[in-house]
Amino acid sequence: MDRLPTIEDVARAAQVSRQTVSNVLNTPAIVKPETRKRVEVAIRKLAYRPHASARRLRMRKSSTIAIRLDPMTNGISGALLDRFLHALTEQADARGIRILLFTAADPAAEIEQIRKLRAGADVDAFVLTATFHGDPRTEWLVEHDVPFVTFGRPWGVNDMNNPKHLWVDVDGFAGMREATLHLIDAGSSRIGFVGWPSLSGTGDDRRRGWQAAVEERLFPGDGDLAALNLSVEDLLEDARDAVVALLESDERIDGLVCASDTLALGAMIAAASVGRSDLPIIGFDNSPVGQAIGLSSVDQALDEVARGALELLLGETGGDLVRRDAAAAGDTRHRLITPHLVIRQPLRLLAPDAVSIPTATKNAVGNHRNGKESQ
Amino acid sequence: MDRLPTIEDVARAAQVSRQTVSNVLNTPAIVKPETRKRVEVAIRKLAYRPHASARRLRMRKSSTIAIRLDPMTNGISGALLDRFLHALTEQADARGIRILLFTAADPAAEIEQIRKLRAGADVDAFVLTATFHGDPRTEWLVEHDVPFVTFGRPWGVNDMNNPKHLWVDVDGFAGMREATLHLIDAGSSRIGFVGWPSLSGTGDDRRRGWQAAVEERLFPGDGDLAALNLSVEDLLEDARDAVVALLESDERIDGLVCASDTLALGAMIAAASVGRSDLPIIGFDNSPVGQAIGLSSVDQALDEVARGALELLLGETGGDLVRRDAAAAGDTRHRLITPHLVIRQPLRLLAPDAVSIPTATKNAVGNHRNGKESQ
DNA sequence: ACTCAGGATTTGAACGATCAAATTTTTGAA
DNA sequence: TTCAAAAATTTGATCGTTCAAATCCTGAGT
Repeated sequence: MDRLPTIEDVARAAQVSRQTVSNVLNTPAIVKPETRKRVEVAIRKLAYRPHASARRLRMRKSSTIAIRLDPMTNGISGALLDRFLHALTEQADARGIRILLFTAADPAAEIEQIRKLRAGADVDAFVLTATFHGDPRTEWLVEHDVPFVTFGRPWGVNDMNNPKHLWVDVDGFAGMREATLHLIDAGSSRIGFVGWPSLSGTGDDRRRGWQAAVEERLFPGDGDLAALNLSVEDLLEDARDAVVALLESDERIDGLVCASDTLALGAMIAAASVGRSDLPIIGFDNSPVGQAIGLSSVDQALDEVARGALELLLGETGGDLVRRDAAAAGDTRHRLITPHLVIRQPLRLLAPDAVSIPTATKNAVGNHRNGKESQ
Repeated sequence: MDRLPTIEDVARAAQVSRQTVSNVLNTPAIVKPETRKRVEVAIRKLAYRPHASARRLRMRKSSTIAIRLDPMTNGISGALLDRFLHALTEQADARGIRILLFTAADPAAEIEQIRKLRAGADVDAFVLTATFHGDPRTEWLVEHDVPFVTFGRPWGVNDMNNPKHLWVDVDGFAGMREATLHLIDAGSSRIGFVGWPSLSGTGDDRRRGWQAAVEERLFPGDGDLAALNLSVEDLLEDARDAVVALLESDERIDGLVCASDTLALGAMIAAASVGRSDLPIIGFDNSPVGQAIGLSSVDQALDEVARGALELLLGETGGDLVRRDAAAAGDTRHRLITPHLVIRQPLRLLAPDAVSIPTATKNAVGNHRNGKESQ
């Protein structure tokens, strides 16, 4: 046999009709156990699997979700999408859903790609990442009634309550607050925050988490919060320079929390270069680089994000049916995932007054492969 | 109209038959220009796109290539697959091919996944990454006559000439040799190599590149090569410790080339910690982290790798037909891509005897966004 | 005017599955 | 034993496209 076996081949082999074979596969309950057995044997013997395209054509759904592969590798946290993709693919596989990739240089191109994929009935739904304020993509999708979910909440006030806009996001506020509280519990009493210019909703959210923890436990004086609050682009150098300046201007600082691992790494370098290698620093993203270098960080729990996204799109039960009407999608239209703090023993970039690393220090260095989570 | 337009709708709108519309799309040459115009207008007006599943069913091919998303984020170079995936998706899109993802914990599970995808006629061909010696996957694929291409050459001698095994790889030898020659041209005369234990073909290949350059230009003495040749796991810490030891035991070392950016970063830290921040170091992979930190590195030219992979699978012309018989796939069964050295101004981890970074140094720090390639 | 080649277009069948309805078999109670 | 209801199975139609063959034009040659 030079072609793949069809349902007809199985039917012949099991002495039943097409439909019975189909039933064994889709609604086994309604077929007599005896015949079912026979069919199952035939299926195994022929190594039969239903032809995906044929099934999709008949069912009028593709059981495929598309996601855009971000063109920019966001510096150090670049692997974020990578890990999310992995989690998404795994979760989707468990539900019999496939993940399809596409690329686009800008939002307009992405919309065009979505239109094409959609018109070709290639995919049922889309997962969008890196949403931003006034995102034209979500607008278009809602307008054209295309099922989608975003990783990242809509920051516009209007969109927030649009029942057609499903979203999953990580609770940056909670994550940063936990990180800050951890430092306070460990003895820090003057903690700085390194974040981004307040254009991004994500950055502001994380900043507020730091601020909340500081206010509820450290009772900062007038102007303290402003003095401890840095805003720089997500670049290693910028963070390093800003943190060097901060540490030199304020000797009492005994802890730093950062809006990203990139910033945190910059901060580590800065701390080391002003002789403060001991300064506790916590980042955000739990990036591979952070892991390699022993950086404590807030982990985004991407598998939970992925699961949440699929649940919103497909329903809790995991059926392979995409629900068009948001009303059927369960109670909520969104998920806010609480991230978890991962504490690590930092790898000292260098001991300030030792030319080589003393054995004692060396042994104290934690292995990045068993960073344990707090709480 | 609540359903997507079909070819029949277009036919009606253009006053022609199904088949004529089909011809306009697939073999426009055989349809009279006048009618063609009319059909094209109708297509545009209805925003029609052929139903992908229907077409695939009829054509008996899926125009889809699957690739496994690697479960392990390989430390710092993790984004490698990420970038390859992006390049692959872009190249595939240009040829009307879709990229499908799947995951698997181990080779056996991967084979099972491939079997399923294949049996469901879901995909036409596979791209394999991270091949290794005696890889059971390639064996299985060859055995079952499934079209595939590997990113990574087959290291077994037998497989090397198997005409069914198409592969693309990066010429690690050439890359490492170029990096070493670059250091020599810049004045280095005693260059160490930091690589992996010689189990991996890839690592050995890169090591030989260093060795070749050193032998042809620096005429090393007896035992020199062995003394300058480090082998450690691909871990920051291991690399750091090994390099610290090397630098302390041999003061004359004035350059390092490394088999990965992870190792190179470890080496940078080591160099800084023994007061040799100035030591020129070149890595391999051109990872985002390396970019952020100003690490010179050998770039794998992943878009060329992706293009090569698709060319081998689909033929140069870019038609959307997967050729089963390797004989038709052109002259060669493989591509060896020459990587390019990217030189950057390193970000000083810290100036050994300055507690803060002097302005002069600061200005000399290169911006990672415009690293320029050599040659 | 008539034929014939050739191009242009249309029609019927198929791809492999599921749905809806029809048919056959089994069950259970009168 | 009989018959209706329920369960199990089968048959015909359909999803939207392309292939293969049939049909319809068009214009040149006699």
